[in-house]
Amino acid sequence: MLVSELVRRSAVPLATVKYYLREGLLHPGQRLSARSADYDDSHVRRLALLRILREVGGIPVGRLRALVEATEDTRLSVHDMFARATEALAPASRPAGPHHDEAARLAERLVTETGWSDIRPESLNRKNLVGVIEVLAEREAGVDERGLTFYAGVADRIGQAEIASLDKAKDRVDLLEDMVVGTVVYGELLSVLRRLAEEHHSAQRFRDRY
Amino acid sequence: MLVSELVRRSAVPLATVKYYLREGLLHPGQRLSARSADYDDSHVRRLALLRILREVGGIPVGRLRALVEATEDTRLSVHDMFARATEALAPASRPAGPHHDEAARLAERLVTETGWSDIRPESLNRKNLVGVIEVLAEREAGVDERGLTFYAGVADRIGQAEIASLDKAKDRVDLLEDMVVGTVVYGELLSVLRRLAEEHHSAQRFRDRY
DNA sequence: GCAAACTGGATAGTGGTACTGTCCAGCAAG
DNA sequence: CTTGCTGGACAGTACCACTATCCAGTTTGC
Repeated sequence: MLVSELVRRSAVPLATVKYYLREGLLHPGQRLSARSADYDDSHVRRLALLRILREVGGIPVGRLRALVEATEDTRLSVHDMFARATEALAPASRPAGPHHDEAARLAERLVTETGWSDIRPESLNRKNLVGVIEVLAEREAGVDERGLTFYAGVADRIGQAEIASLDKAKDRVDLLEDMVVGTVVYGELLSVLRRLAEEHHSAQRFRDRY
Repeated sequence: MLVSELVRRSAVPLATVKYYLREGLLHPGQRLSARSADYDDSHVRRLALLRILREVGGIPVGRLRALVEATEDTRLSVHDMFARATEALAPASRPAGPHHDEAARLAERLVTETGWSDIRPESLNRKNLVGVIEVLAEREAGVDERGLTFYAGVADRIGQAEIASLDKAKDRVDLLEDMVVGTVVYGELLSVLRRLAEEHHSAQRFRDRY
């Protein structure tokens, strides 16, 4: 199909398609001549994916490129590919502050206790964990370790269920796509549901208080 | 204290403090003369809060203002104040698409089933729930209702624990601050932990696959 | 056979957000 | 009485994600 068709089927504006092409988020189509190229279903699907990641996940274009590169590097094993993808979905880590060492110790202990033996030492998510715990440490001198354990337990159950739901039989690109969409849209689902739960329970608890 | 002192204690640049003052995120200090004003601890604390919400939560300045207004409207009951705060923390809702009605039905059923009787009908979070379910419906014709129920159950437990941990005895401003910081930083903690769990379990499951 | 529509590609412009910097006149302290 | 700092107004910057325009060269419909 030509661009016009791609634009029609994906409902993404031409200018945006061109932008994504320029940014390497979309392969150039198969050249038909100097002035036209052939795009296929993979482009339509990719575009749908990119729009979800941008609109629901708010993932910046630069990180989408990292994601695309992870998909395309066929030398990577599936779990290396996943690891790269998670990094791309995670926000940039914050600079270390005064409570860094304490936070790093707590994070380390939490990861070990929860049994997460397969997290790479250099994982960005690990750094981000330290960062968040640092913020907590700055506010409430003496971080509630039982609280951390509670969250880690819940997160573990969620992550396990999500990975288990991935269909092993698919090819690597489909697998990665399912994983990425899952992380992003179920992540958003979870936070919306969490806010709803907070709204409900705060009403229950504080209804009688002026 | 004078601005210079406020800047020193909060480590927020003067230009930014002035900007927040202009935007109504910070009250003007008590006037001492035409050219000086007195700021206090409440300004330092507010600044720390604003920085956390911006840097950890990425909440835009406009929504921070809505949050501040909720704190300051003393006519509001505590739970109305909370409801307003949650709205400010939630992202803007997406426009309705073709699967809107189906999604709305699913959302409605999910909220009822989970027992969230105290969610206001006009709650923004409710609209956002419909939006996320719509995205799911667009991708996978036939949304997995058991999956939704699983997430709602988990979210309910988290929300309940979070609200329960709020100390009823505090005054309304402190209460709101705890709630807001909790929502934002524990929200971030949860997503970091969830990504870590995914990283671990994906390694477990896909280690052997090239 | 030829004008209108469309193509890929290059490049410039837009709108939004969150600051950041500069300038000013007026106090206040040393 | 000068040096430094103040609140206030306002202009400027940096980044991001598009969006628009222009171009020269096809391709298509008549």
